[in-house]
Amino acid sequence: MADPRNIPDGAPSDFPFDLPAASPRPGGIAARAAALARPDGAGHARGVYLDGLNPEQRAAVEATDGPVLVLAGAGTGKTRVLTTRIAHILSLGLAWPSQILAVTFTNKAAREMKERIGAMVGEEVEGMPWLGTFHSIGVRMLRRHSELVGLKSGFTILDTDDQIRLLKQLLQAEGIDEKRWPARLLANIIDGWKNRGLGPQQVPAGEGSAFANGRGGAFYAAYQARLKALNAVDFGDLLLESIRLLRENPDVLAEYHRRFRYILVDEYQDTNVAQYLWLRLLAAGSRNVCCVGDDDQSIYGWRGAEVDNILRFETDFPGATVVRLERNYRSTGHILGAAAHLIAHNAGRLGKTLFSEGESGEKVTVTGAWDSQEEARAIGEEIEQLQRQGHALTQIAILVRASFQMREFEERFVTLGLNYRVIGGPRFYERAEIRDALAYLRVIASPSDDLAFERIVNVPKRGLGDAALRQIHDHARAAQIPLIEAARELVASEELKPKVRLTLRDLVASFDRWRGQMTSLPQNELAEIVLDESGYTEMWQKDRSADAQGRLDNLKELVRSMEQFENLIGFLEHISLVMDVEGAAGGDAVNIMTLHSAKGLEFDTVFLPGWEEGVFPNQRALDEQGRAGLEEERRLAYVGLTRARRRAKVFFASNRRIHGMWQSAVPSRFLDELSEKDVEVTESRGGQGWGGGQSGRYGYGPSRFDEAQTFGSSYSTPGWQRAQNAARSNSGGGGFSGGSFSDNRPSRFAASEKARGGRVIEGELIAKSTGPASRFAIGDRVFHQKFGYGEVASVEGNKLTVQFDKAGEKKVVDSFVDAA
DNA sequence: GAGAGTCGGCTTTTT
DNA sequence: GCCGACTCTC
Repeated sequence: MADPRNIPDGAPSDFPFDLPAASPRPGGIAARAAALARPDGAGHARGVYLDGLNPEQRAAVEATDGPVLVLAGAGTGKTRVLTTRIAHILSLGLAWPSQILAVTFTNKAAREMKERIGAMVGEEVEGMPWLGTFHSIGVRMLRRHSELVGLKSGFTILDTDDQIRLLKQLLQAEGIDEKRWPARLLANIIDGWKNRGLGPQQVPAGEGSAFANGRGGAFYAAYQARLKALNAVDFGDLLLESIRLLRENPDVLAEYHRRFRYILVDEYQDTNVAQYLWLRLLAAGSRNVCCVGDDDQSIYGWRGAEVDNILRFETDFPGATVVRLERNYRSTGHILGAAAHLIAHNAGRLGKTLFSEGESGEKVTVTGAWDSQEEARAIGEEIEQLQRQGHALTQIAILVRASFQMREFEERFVTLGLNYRVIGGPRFYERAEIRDALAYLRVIASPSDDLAFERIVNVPKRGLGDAALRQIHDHARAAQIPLIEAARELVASEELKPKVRLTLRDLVASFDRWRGQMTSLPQNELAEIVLDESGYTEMWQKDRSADAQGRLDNLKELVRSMEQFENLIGFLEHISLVMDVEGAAGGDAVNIMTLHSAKGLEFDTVFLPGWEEGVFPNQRALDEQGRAGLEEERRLAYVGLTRARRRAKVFFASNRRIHGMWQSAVPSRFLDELSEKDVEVTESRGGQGWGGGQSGRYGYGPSRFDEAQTFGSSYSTPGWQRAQNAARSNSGGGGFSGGSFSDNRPSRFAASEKARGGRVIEGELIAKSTGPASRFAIGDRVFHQKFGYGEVASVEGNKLTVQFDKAGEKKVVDSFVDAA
């Protein structure tokens, strides 16, 4: 092959793409990369970017021909390999920047990759138009060839919220009971099919009947038809329709084959079937596909990721080079040892053993606490101590399995006055006020966006309720026009009530006016005018609820963030794909986040609370996914441990409040899967030790919690507090101590019988004997205004469980019933 | 159409 | 125990 770059970008006949400025301008990325390769190039020796790579990394970078799988363990320099590989390809002149397809999962990863490549070869990275997320690249393809998949250019991208509202309408139209068959469930099922690359026609018959008595498949088809009618796609379609585009149009596929000389995929273990199919189609061209990933860090199976994709790579791409990166640059020896021992309990992995050349460092600590409050207290104290020793709070993270665990820490840190930052949670663009504001803008930008129109037609309340909306809907359906056009026609007619007619006339006129200003005003000024004139801002100003001010601030932030875009359309396109907003850096603060959102991050000190059966591994994962679920939970534990550079500190509590109920818990089996030589069992600094779990035996299974001790809601009564104080003061007797190592129970974290018995019984007795005594006793006949006559089945404080003659068993507060 | 009251659900999360 | 969705009433 001659110079592979002999098809210059922008050559009109060969590449019918609207190519960005990627031709070899003097300052372009390719020119800079090429300069790197020349001995005299800007002072760089040839291949200077290769310096400092270890032999495996270098092999992964230099294996440019054919399929390559890089198995990159945690902390082994995965991103560095990816970015260096791109720099290498560019500097050898193997491809232009626009001939490299580089895919990531998140916008954040794409951004980081751009920055790092930019730092390596020069600042200009716009030269890599095909570096992005699966979805953004899918959109790019679909926008170019929209007519080939039955869309008009300028189609809208619906997010989950829109998706569910659309499905709700479909279900309602068919008279489906939404209690039994929620739209959300259908959305999940459809997403599942799309994740697997299945269109409505390809859904296996049996599965299609899973929803609403055999109508799942039909609803899927109807939903897709609705999307087409709205000229819209959902996130799943971005891939599914791209696949269809490539499959049904060999000429288009051939063009992409010629274009993409090199394909790189990040986090390959997280790809789903659809992404895999898409990738295979594209990779069939050059066959130069390089996937980087770690099967041990696959934690997104529940949303369609197929670990199998990475496990099967060598079969899928015959002749693949496999490079293992096992040299860890992040964690100390003990942390790696503990993590490696844990993950070795998983079957079905490709098998890597991380090693480090650094020191072994501190052992991983395992600490038991009496309950989740004490767990938070102990962690708070350790953090304060680290802080006193001069450690930065930003280098400390608390990684939880589920977000309900966060609150305990937040409360504790507020009392301590310790700065913290919760990462994750509801994102900026998901907030109601932001979505409302965006809906206004969407209607302005594309009048046929019915979902957006519906969202704000009566927000703020302007008297256009259900009845009015139904009229508009009916007319729109009959005339086959968008809602806002239907509204316009109705206003011109005599159909509406006078008051409704006036309001609707004003609203339609407002939209016309705003649309007229779209070209003359910058989009942020327009947004401000729209929010003002529509009464939306005023609605929140009048609102006296606590978060109203926060919402107004968010709206301001939204308007401010619009400045940096070229126009309204550009802004809307951006936010439909990039639902995150640059996180405010904030000062020195402890990071609190879920294990899932911690993937890819690292901290000096990592606290891992809540290692209890049922919480972690999560009970539902076990119930629903069985062994596969357990293994994914274990990978999650592995991810958690390997986030730590110097200190990993695991905690478990014997009692935890879940859904408002106190439940005693068994220490997680994962604790016993940590290698003993790397672990140190410490006592909680709170001092009261822990009460232990049920049996200390490994009879794990779904029934484990059936006999779990549960306490009533009287936990905060003086009696309960006395019980806790009592527990605190006699920690010597029942507390956890190294002593339980010497008994020959299967688990070294199992409770001593003594500790367990004393605590639990005490708590139970006190909990039952306190609280406001009810006027009623078991067996009493009572009367309730709503439920009628019944018999008291149980009494918990002032709460009664009553077996009503007609209404069945209900829980009621005793002030609502009278003696019969 | 607003406000109060009731009921059910409740892992992880990106695009 | 808390939150959101829905219903009921005025």
